[in-house]
Order: sequence, then structure tokens, then C-alpha cells
Amino acid sequence: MTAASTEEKRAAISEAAIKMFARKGYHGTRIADIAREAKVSYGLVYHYFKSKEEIVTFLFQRKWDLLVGVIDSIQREEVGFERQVEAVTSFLIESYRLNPELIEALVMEITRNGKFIKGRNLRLLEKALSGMESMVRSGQARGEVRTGIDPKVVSYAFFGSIESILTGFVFKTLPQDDAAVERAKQGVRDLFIQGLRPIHGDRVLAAQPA
Amino acid sequence: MTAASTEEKRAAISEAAIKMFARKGYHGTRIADIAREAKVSYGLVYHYFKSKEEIVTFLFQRKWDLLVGVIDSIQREEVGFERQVEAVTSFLIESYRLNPELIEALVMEITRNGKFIKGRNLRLLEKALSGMESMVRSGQARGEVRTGIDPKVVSYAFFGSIESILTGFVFKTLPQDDAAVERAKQGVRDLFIQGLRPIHGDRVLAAQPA
Amino acid sequence: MTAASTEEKRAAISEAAIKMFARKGYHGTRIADIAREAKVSYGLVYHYFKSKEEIVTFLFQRKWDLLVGVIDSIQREEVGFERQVEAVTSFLIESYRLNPELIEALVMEITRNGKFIKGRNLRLLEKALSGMESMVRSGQARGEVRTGIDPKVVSYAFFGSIESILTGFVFKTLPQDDAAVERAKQGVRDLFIQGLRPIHGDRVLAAQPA
Amino acid sequence: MTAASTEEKRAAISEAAIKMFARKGYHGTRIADIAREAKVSYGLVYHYFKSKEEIVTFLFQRKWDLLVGVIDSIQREEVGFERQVEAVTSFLIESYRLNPELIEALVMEITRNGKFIKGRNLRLLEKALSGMESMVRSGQARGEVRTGIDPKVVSYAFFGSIESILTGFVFKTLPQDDAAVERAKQGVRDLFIQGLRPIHGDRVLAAQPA
DNA sequence: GATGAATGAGTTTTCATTCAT
DNA sequence: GATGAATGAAAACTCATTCAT
Repeated sequence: MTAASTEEKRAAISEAAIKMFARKGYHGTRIADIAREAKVSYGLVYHYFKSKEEIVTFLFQRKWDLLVGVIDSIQREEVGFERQVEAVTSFLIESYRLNPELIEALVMEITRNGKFIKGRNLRLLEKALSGMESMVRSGQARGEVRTGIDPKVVSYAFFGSIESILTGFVFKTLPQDDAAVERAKQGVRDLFIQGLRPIHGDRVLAAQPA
Repeated sequence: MTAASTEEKRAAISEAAIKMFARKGYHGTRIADIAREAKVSYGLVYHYFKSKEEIVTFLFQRKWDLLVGVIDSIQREEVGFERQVEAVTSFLIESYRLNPELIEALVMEITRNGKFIKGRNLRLLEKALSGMESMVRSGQARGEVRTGIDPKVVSYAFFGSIESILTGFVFKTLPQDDAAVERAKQGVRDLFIQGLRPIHGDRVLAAQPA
Repeated sequence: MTAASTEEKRAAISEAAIKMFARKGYHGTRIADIAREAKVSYGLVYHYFKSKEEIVTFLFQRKWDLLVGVIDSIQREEVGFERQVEAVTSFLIESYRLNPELIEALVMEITRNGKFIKGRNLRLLEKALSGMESMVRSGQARGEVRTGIDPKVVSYAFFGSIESILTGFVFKTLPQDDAAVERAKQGVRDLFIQGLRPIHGDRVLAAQPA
Repeated sequence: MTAASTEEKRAAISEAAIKMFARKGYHGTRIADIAREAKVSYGLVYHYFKSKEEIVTFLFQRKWDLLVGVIDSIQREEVGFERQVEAVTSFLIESYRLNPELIEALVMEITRNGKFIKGRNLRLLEKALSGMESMVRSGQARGEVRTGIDPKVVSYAFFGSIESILTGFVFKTLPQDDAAVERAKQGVRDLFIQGLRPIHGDRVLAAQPA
């Protein structure tokens, strides 16, 4: 561990942190674990990061930025609501296939520990949510999405669905083979596409009050 | 805190624990916090519980048992899939209105901390999930739910949606007034009812591959 | 170390702290040292004191309060300036004979580390100084002390003299036998008594400018 | 920081060290602070000094040597005791006016931290003290100083007085304007000159035992 | 000579848990 | 049952010092 730029080193350490957080959670991970994983002395970790918390913060910032960026760009594409839902679903579910450890870390800590759903991260999460909310709203404006449903509620339900499924992958309560992943992707997509499709006079369904 | 049966004392302590876990999370809560909240010396906590972990375990057992029990009984009712979805959704969303602290605790720790989605708790969660899965499966058998969708995926998506919305309530990123809660309830219900309704030849939608 | 009231325990721990601070200085003393000296686990030290700094603070408060109190009461006695100087000098120099470790600790850390000559301790030190200043000023008013000298400067010089001599004792650069201590006491007393005595027309001396 | 001889570099670094020690004390000063102040990488500090301790040692050596040298030369001058006291007092008090940071550092660490009043520094301090002691002793031999007082005690009292006043300047508990500095200088000088002046039959004063 | 990345021993502090009363 | 004093393992963090470039 000699050369490498400061940025590369920070990246290397935060990659190690992702691995450890995914494996043992934030509280379960000691700085020494991260250092060992990064093949670095733990003193060096403090050379690059002020504290344990700064590591998570840094890690979240980069990864969430990426995630939010993708959702944002999908939202901008003018391809119709259903295509957008499909694209976002695919991207999120595929992310797990590509980088399960990262998703595990995000699922384990970001989503899972209230402490980090605060400040910046909360705002990023909200940005992702509001991206979806906008898609729904635009879809409603274009008549592609029925209007009798709250777009904010939809956005929460959508990301909740994805998160839940990813959690299922992480905790192995859902099968993770390619077919199963594909099935999950289709399931969510279909659920939201059909669930939001306008129907005849709309508002038709509204189950009668119990 | 003098008389009271052992069971009452355990209950009192675990109620205090719920409050504190909701407020500060599992790791952020010290035994002393729970003791103070329960107006009890912290030494006494160890008379009633072997360890901090046993407190959460006990707490989850009772609350999840209740929750799972309700879902179970709804599943048993022969009222048709849509009515069941409606009932479960109502029950879960209403729970927050009735006992927000409990939901916060469950959301903060049970759902959110991998450590506890293990062992018994994982099994309980799975029981809830499989209850929903069974409803979907039965609905499919009765022709009330379209068949081109994986019931397990649906159950994850459903509970994920609910959890996400409850989290929104807990973190105040969703409005919590009665109208908003009602809107959330309707949104989830409609989404899943319409999203799962069989359509003409079914499998119709499947967005073409990008 | 089982019974004993909280106050007694705090006292016991701070006595141990005095010993260690005297021996190794504040920075050189580890909590573990204090704990060992007090025959107590170091965890217990934190039961009674929030932090290492609180220990010094507590220690200073009690000891300085005592010291300042004595000076204060001497100041109040109407016995003439010379008697007062004599009394204060005796008290301070004798203190070392009675409790050398305490004086060492005070000399080592309180007087010697800028950090602690702040806040409350600074104020206490100032109270001691201003006590002496008042004595000088009163002496001037009564014609017992010559007026051509700044009372504040005198008070600093006086305590500086004492401190310096105590330091000599602590660092063994001055002999500590009874005769030597007596000699020190007389020296300081005579110096200040004669040095401040009014002379004929006063202001006589003022060495001509070099 | 490219050219410059080794000696110049050592001097530059130790000047920076003086500033930092004055500002934050020895323990509060990190090598990095000194390096930053000297506009040098902290690695380089180790090219010029073996350790942090060597920096203080070096710094003391030069400064104390200077100080001791001046006192020594004053002692050698045959100008009578009172003129000597005047000269030493002026030199010491003026030093603060000329280089307050240096005095602060000396006051903060040298005088104030037992650890460094050891070995060489202790010896230097003793040299200064013994210089004054010699002046007193010589004065006694010449009949200029009364004999009923221990010269060693006088020397401690004298330097203690000066130190205390300088500390007052450093900690701003004494005014630092020119008039106040002048007043301090006169005060100490007068106190010791008159306080040590032989009186008729000498030993006259000795306050009666309480 | 310079630089600053790398190291790791050493310390404080926290807190679950035990235990004497 | 009840209390809270006592314990000590565990972990974060600091910083003097070394060393490769």
C-alpha cells in the first residue's frame, strides 16, 4: 500500500468499508476490520477519514449520488411512464446482481439505520423518491397514469417494494438465481404498471369501506 | 414499582424498551435508559431479562406474534382476495395511528437492523410474508389474481410498500394527518388490488424488452 | 472498596489522583494509575467522575477553596499588616510540611499548567491574589505599608516567592529539613515585611535610573 | 524552505515551536503544528530534531543559556548589590516586552512543566538561581545586604516574584501597558532592595512568634 | 534534503453485566 | 425483589515516529 493518490486511497478504504458494513453492519464493524480488509494499518484509516462516521458519509454520498443520478436521467427521458418504471426497476434490481455487496451495505445501513437516514442521505433518498413521484405526476398529466392515486404514496410503495426484494436477496430469503431475479424484476414492474394504469372511468375500483 | 407480577414487570420494562428503541435505536439505547424510562433500577432489568438482546427478542416475539396472528386470521377469512388486501393494509397502516412508538421501534430496529432479522424474528417476518403469499396464491387459484406474477415477489413488494410508508410517517417525510394516512391506505390497497387483477388474456402487459 | 458514601468515594479517588498527579503530572497520569492507587477498577472512576478533567477540576475546587478561605480569614483579622504577612506565609509554607503531595500536585499542575489556570481556578488564584492585595492596600491606608508600591505587584511577587520556594521543596533543589523550612518561612516574611515598611519620607530609595 | 543552513533551519523550527508551545503548551502542540507554523513538512522536523523532546531541550538550551549568560555577566559587574538587582529585574521584565512569545513559552512549559525542569534545564535554572544567590552572598560580604536572611531563599523568592509577574502578563491578569510594566519593574526592585537592606543592628525586625 | 503516507502503541471512554448488600 | 456500586472488555481515536519515494 504505497503509491496511489489520495482519492484512490479513500476509494480503496471505502470499498473495504462497504464490504465490512455489508457483512457485519455499521456497529458490528470495527475500524480495524476495515483497515485489515483494505490491507492497511488502522492508523491510516484516520489519515484519510476523520472518523468512522465520515466513512459512511463519504460512502453514501458517492453511491447515492450515482443512484439518484440514474433515476434522475431516466425521469428526464421522454419515453412514457411504463418504460420509465421498467427502466428504474431494471436498474435497481440489476444493481444487486452487479454489486451485491454495495447493495447489501446500503440495505444494511443506509436504509436500515435511522441514524443515517438523516441529513444529506435523507435528502438523497427524498430526491430518488421525488424523482419517481415526478414520473407518476407527469404520467397522470399525460393520461398514462390514473389520477385517483397519490403520487407520493406510489413513490414510497415503489421504492419500498424494491428495497424489500433486495433485502430478500441479501438475507437469502428470496432465491437469487438469474431466473428468480428476472421474476422479481417483472413482478414489480407489472405490479406498478398495471396497478397504475388508468381504467375506464378511473376510480372505479375503490373497495367499499369495510 | 413494588408489587406487580413478573409478567407485568416484564411487560412494563419492554414497553419502556420500545419507547427507547424507537427514540434512539438499539445500539443507541443503554440499559440505564430503559431502566430510567421504566422507573426501575438498571440492576432490576437483569432480574427480568437475561440480557439486552433478550429484551428485543421478547419484545419482538410479543409484537410480531400479534401482527402475524392478525395477518393469519385475515388469511383464513373467506372474503376474497381484494377484501383481504384491504384488511391487511388497513390493519398495518392503522397500527401506526394507534401505536406510533411501537411501529417506530419495529421500523427502526426490527425491520431495519439485520441482526434482528435473524433467527426467530426472521421466521416471524417470513410467516407474515408467507401469509400474504398464501393469499395471493389462493387468489390465483380462485381466479381472482392474475397468474403471471410470482406470489412471493408480491408479498415482498406488499410489505415493502407498507414498511416504506410507515417509515415515511416515522421520519416525517410523509404527512401524518388523518387524510394523508387514509390516502396512503387507499393508495397501497388500490395499487395491489388493481395491479394484481386478472386482465382479459392476462400476461397482456409485459412491457416489451428495451 | 465496597461500602462508603458517594462523597467518600469521590474523595478517595481524588486523593489517589492527587498522589498520582503529584508524582507524574496530569498528562503523565493515566486513569488506570488513579484507579490502581485508589484500589478500584478504572471503570469505577467513571462512575464517579465524568472524565479525567473533571477529576482535576473537583480536586482544585476543594483544595483551592480551602486555601482561599484561609487567606480570606487572615485578611479579615485586624492584627496589622506584618502579622498578616506572617500568618499567610506560615500557613502556605506549613501546608507543604503537612501535605507535601497536595502541594506537589497543586504546584505541578494547577500552578504549572496553563490549561488549568483558566476558568474557575484562575478566578480562585485571583481571589488569593486579591486577598493579599487588599491586605497591602489596607496596610497602606493605615500607614503600615509604604505607598510608593503597587499592591497588585506586591501580591504577585509574594505568591510567586512562595510558589517558587515550594517548587524548590518539591524538586528537592531546596533542603526540606525543618530548619530549612523555617529559614524559608522567615526569609519570605522578613523580605516582605521589611521590603514594604514605610521609611522616613518614603519613596526615598528609588534607585536612580541607569 | 529550500536553501538555509542546518543551523538556520533548526532555529526556524524552534522559533515555530516557541510560538506553538506558548500558544498551546507542550502536550497540546503536535509536531504537525510546529511544522505548519515553520512552513515545513512534518517529516522534515525529524531531519533536524530527533524527537519532540529534543526540540524543547534545544529551545531551552539556547534561551536559557542567553538568560543565564546575562545574569552571569551582571553578577560579574562590580556595581553594588542594588544596581545588580535593578539590572536583573529590568532585563527579565523587559524581556517580556521584547519577546512576549518566548516568555510565554518559557513560562508555560519550562517553568511550568516539571518534566522539563529536569536534567539540563533544571541545572540552568539552578545556575540562574545561584547567580542571584551569589549576588546576595557577595552583597552580604560587602555589608550591602543584611545577613539574617538565607541567600538561597532570597534567590528563589526573587525569581518566583518575576515569574509570577510575567505569568500575570501572559495570562492578562496584570495590565501590560508600558506604565504597568514599569510599575512592576519598580515594585520588584524596591521590594528586594529595601527588603534586603541592612538595618541598624540588623535582625531587628523578626516578628515575634505568634 | 523534502515530503507526507504509513504504522501502531497507548489512552480515554463506554456500557453490558455481575454481585454484594 | 431491589439497588446501584463495581468490573473490565472492547473500541474509537491520537500522534510521535519511521520510511519509501
